Amino acid sequence: MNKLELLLKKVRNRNTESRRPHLEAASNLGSATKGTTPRQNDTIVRPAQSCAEPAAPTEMEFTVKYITDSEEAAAIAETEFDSELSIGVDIETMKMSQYKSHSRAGLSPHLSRIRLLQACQTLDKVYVFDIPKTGLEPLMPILTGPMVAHNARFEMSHLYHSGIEISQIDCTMLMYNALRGGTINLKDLTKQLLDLDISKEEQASDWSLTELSSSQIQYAARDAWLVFRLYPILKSKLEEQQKMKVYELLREAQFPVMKMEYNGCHFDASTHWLLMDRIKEDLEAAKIRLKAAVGPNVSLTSNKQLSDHYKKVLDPKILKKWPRTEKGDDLCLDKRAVQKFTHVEVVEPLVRYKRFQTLVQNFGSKLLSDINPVTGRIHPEYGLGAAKTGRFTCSKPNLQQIPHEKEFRDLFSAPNGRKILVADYSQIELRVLAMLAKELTMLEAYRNGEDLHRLTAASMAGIPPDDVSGEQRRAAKPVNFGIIFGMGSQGLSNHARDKYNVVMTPREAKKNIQAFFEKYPAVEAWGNNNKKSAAVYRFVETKMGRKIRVDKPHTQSRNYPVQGSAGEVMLAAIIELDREIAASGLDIKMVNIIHDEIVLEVAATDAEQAKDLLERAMINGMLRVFPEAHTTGLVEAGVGDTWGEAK
DNA sequence: GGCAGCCGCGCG
DNA sequence: AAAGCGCGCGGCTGCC
Repeated sequence: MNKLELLLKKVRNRNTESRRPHLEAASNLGSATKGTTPRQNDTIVRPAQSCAEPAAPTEMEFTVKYITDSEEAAAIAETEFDSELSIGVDIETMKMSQYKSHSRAGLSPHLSRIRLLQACQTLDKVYVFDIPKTGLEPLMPILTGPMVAHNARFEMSHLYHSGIEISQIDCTMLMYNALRGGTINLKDLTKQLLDLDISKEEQASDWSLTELSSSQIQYAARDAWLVFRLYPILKSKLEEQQKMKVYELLREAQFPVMKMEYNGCHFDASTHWLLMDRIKEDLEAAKIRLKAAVGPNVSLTSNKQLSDHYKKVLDPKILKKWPRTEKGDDLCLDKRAVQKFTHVEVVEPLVRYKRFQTLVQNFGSKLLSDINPVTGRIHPEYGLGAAKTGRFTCSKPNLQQIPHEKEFRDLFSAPNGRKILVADYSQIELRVLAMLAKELTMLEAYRNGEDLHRLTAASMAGIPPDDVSGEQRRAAKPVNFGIIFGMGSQGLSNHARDKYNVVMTPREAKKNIQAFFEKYPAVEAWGNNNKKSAAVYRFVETKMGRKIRVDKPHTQSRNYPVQGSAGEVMLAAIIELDREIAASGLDIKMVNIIHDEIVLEVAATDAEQAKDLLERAMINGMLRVFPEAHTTGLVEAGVGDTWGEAK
């Protein structure tokens, strides 16, 4: 036993006596009763006295120890923390001066420096380390032990940038997500669980000041204290409500997701310029034609003005048939409505104009502005489990909505000497539906590696699967997917036309839905059962036990379990993938996740091995969530120099 | 000038 | 009789 272990043991004994966090805090999370009324003096925050003797911990009362000396930091890190008890951690970052005005300064690790690291393991005391002065090395005893933070991926990424890999850390935001879905900030979580009102005013203050104010230091300390206080409350709720499996998926996914954000996507900016020049020419031409049609006084980007204009000039017979917007009585000018009236001369130019306008607006210079000045790459933010169903979200920019056109996806290319590797799950939602509903005919088809669209087409047409034509198979796709959404006949008819270019009258759609349910009766029974139960309990559950609130029982009770469970498969896949990458020693970086698709950037020489590894990881991800899954034809992978090529 | 709701559209 | 799921984001519009 070395010196450090001895010291830790000593501290541990001391800590176990009387310094356990108290767990009696009032909470309305998961409680059947309404929240209690706020007490009068909850908001009192006493100023910290750095040398006061700790009193019995009460609401938000703790001392703050601010450390600027590296030897003192090392001594504290070694002696004052128990390596077996989770430490509440938080960091404050400062903008690097040369990127001060960049919108991501202070947030992106590449544009920031860690200023403070706060650590709390007893309710009476918080340590605040001034990192530029102490360095991070003295804090290794803290950083190698169990930690918890709010939105811990932030801490993870900045420490990673400083050369410290923290692959496991608890996150109070994700704990909340596993219980209730969505995201929550520390202020709201504190209000919900502790019924305390806190101010986040100092969050955006200048953390690069040589002398930080006592208010800044107090603020920083408080967040670590809160996290330490919230953690045991959330943990017991997760255990009580049996949400650990969902939470563990989220927790384990943090490290791979953080690295994906940190790596970013390579982006071919010069090709982007050429592409946009071309599209802008098309847009200008379309603009001239539309202007000629509607006159110079109508703003082409204003649907309100276009609607008013068309109302004035169009034949009343046409106007009567024209669909209206949801609220208000404007003409609906979405793609479907406009395409219905392309035979009208003044309407026709609108289709092309809208398309080019969208491309320029959403995928033009905006995309260039998202290139990180340090890495030259695009680093979006992913919301882990952030969609209501538990799927990923992606923002700043949203790389999950890049247009399909190859020319756009080709912009996401591999740097020299590297390759892009793409794999997606084939029909994952249909497979998940089959397993959740235990629909034996569907499961049998997947077991035999059969084509489910063909099978559905056969029962729709009342013929043997071998006789199904390409046309008939195409018509079956929207039926299969429509079922997942709980579509009605009108909806299916529209969907078939818009997304698959398939003509299906509502009457035919109705027949097709009936044929589907005759062929796969367990799906119908499962759907009805979900609807009934959701109408009573107002929630549904995914395979791993995520509970999701349902507002519209007919559609959502069918769709949420499917979409949510498929999301869990993706989480399991990236966890497995990260493990296998580490074990293989290959040069593989994850660069994008699009719901059922993973994009990697790999060393060219590793591409073929990486492809096998990726397929294996995705299959194992599926098996972690659905051990009973049939995996024939489950994953389709490809290699190329760009995202567009690899697909 | 900031904010929220609406509309519309890209993706799965 | 009704019943198309989940996102992020941009421009417009009306309101404070």
